[in-house]
Amino acid sequence: MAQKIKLSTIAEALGLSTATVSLALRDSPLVADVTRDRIKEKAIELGYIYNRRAASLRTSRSGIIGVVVHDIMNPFYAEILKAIETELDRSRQTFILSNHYDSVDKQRNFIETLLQLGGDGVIMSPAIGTPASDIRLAEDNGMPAILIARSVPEIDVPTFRGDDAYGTALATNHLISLGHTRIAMIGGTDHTSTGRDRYAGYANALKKAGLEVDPQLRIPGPRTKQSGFEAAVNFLANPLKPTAAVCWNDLVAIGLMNGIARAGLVPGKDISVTGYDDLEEAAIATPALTTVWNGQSEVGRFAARALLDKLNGSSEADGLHLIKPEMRIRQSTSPLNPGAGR
Amino acid sequence: MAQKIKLSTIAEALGLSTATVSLALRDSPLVADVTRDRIKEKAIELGYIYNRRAASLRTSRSGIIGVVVHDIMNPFYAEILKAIETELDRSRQTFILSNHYDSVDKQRNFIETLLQLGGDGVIMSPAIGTPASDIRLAEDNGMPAILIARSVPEIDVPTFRGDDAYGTALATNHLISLGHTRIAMIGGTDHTSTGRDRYAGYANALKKAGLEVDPQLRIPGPRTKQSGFEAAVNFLANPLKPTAAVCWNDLVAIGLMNGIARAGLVPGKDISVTGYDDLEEAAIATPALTTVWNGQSEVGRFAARALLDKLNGSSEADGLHLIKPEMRIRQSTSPLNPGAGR
DNA sequence: TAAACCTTTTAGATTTGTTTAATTGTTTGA
DNA sequence: TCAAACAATTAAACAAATCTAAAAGGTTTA
Repeated sequence: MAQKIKLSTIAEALGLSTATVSLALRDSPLVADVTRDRIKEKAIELGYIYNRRAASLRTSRSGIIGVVVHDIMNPFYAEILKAIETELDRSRQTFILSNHYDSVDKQRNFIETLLQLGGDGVIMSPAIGTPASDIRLAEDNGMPAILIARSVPEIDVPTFRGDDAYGTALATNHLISLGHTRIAMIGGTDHTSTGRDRYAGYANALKKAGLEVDPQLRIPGPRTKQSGFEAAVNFLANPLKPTAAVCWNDLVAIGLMNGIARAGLVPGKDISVTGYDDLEEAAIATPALTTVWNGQSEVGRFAARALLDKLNGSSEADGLHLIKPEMRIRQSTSPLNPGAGR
Repeated sequence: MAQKIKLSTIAEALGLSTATVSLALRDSPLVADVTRDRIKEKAIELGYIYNRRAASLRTSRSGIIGVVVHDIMNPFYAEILKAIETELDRSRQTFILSNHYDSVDKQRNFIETLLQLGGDGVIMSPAIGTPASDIRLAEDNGMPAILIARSVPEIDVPTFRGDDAYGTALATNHLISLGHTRIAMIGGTDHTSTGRDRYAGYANALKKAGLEVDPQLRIPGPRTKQSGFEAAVNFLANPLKPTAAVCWNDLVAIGLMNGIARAGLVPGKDISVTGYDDLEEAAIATPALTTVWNGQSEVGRFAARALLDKLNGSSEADGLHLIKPEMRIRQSTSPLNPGAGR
């Protein structure tokens, strides 16, 4: 590399001061039009690269926004991220992405790094067990936080997620209306608000329909295809012989369907399966997956907007904002056929 | 936020100079042990946050590494990213991630942003049509670049990718050895080195086996499940009645198998299908997908190491490094059954 | 006792861009 | 005609750290 080109390089080349050059490049009305044009031309000619670190030292706006989620590989988060990216691209913010894999330490580490870099704000899907203090760490140091997908107790920052209890109730009612009575729930845990809400929605729907809620019908576990695939064995061996499954998400559902198919049964006919999220691939799975749309794109878009609003000092959107899920009925669910049991 | 805590805040509180505090926090041997301990204690007590922008202004190392790929949602890249992340986590680098969706403009934009932030280096899977000048922009401004998955003409920076010609030849030979003679190739384009290499590997394997290479057996297209799913229609309607398909990657293969199943045929029996990449889900697809392992984790790990080496001024690894793919045989391919045609 | 020699600490320059108050020259209004 | 207003530019302070050369303080040696 030849020589670092900086403001003063341009200033010297034109016989001006760095102040003028700085103002000109930022289109300040204080600089005469002719001068500004000369400066911009020279900047391009010399291949000038704006030094954001130096600038942000003075302005205390870095143009960096952090985003942490459990796992960006998970298509659920990927869809949210895409929405955030689309929204943020319009403002001139760069965004830094990280996984926390539900490690509170890794998450705090990210928050600290972001603070060191002077991050303007952070959007996070908090790791299981996130203490309120970690969110306050960000907020207290002037870096506003927005939560997505999960809440944190005692924390009242803007939070966007789907209405989970309502969503699983939708799925459960759909299966009940098809005549199913022994309905299992596959995947998820009780350690998150989401987990408790989804189970509550499922259990309440059963109760309202006068059906028994049997804890044996619950198979908790990770939220991956692999886990759904492995759950198939337990599911099929269950003494209560369930005929339908409400799955934690589409990944678990697709895994479960693969496992059912591997065992020689036909998912969607012998066993009805519902997913959750309505990922792109739900529609092209075999059979096409009946699922609950969870508003990922809305969550991402609203979260990004709420943050940008906060940075611009305008409106506040503190507290919880629930997005109403919607049912997407496809071929993985069908009426209970009393004869075709197993 | 109360009051920004900086080095001088700590220095004043202890009656020391900022120089001493700075040295102490970085564990310099120049500072007495007692002093260092007092300083570190005070720093924690006051909730001091290290300001990397100020520091990097002086040191010209920001601790930021950029990574741009086509699409982080794509599991192929996701696996590479995971390997990069694992490797980079050990050194204290933060990494900034971006998609370019094969837009050269978006990619250049990212490079420029990274330069503004003082990025230490960049790992990229270059967008289709990336001009050499964009790589040089980074290199000329002191930001070393590493290429993964694809090469850029005229550019000799360290480049890591699978040996694509060899890989598709493996898959094609596997199908030939099962007795297939009408083998289609699904997905991909001619606009990338990867595309040309994969087609060459497939075509050469056919030629060596004395089989004809019929351009009608090639169905190019995007590299997604959706695209594979849609290609099934064309594939099944092909007048040459192919009995097997070499797919661009696992996503296309799984999509194609879904499409075949939807049409009432049995993938893996009626039609043999091979994937490429050996993603996690290849093993749990139905039927389990025969595929070519493409060394994503190696690519990611090597790329990250090469960059860290370059930053530490040690060894150079310029030029192309090919990783040898390996065959993973599962249930989606089977011997040609002359009777069971369609 | 002074010189030499450590060890520890610090003053002050430096990094690059932003911002404010001041400067210089020009125009306008009374 | 002259003070006031205005436009364009700039000097200098500033942001928060790092770095270098030198000072300060203490101990050992001659």
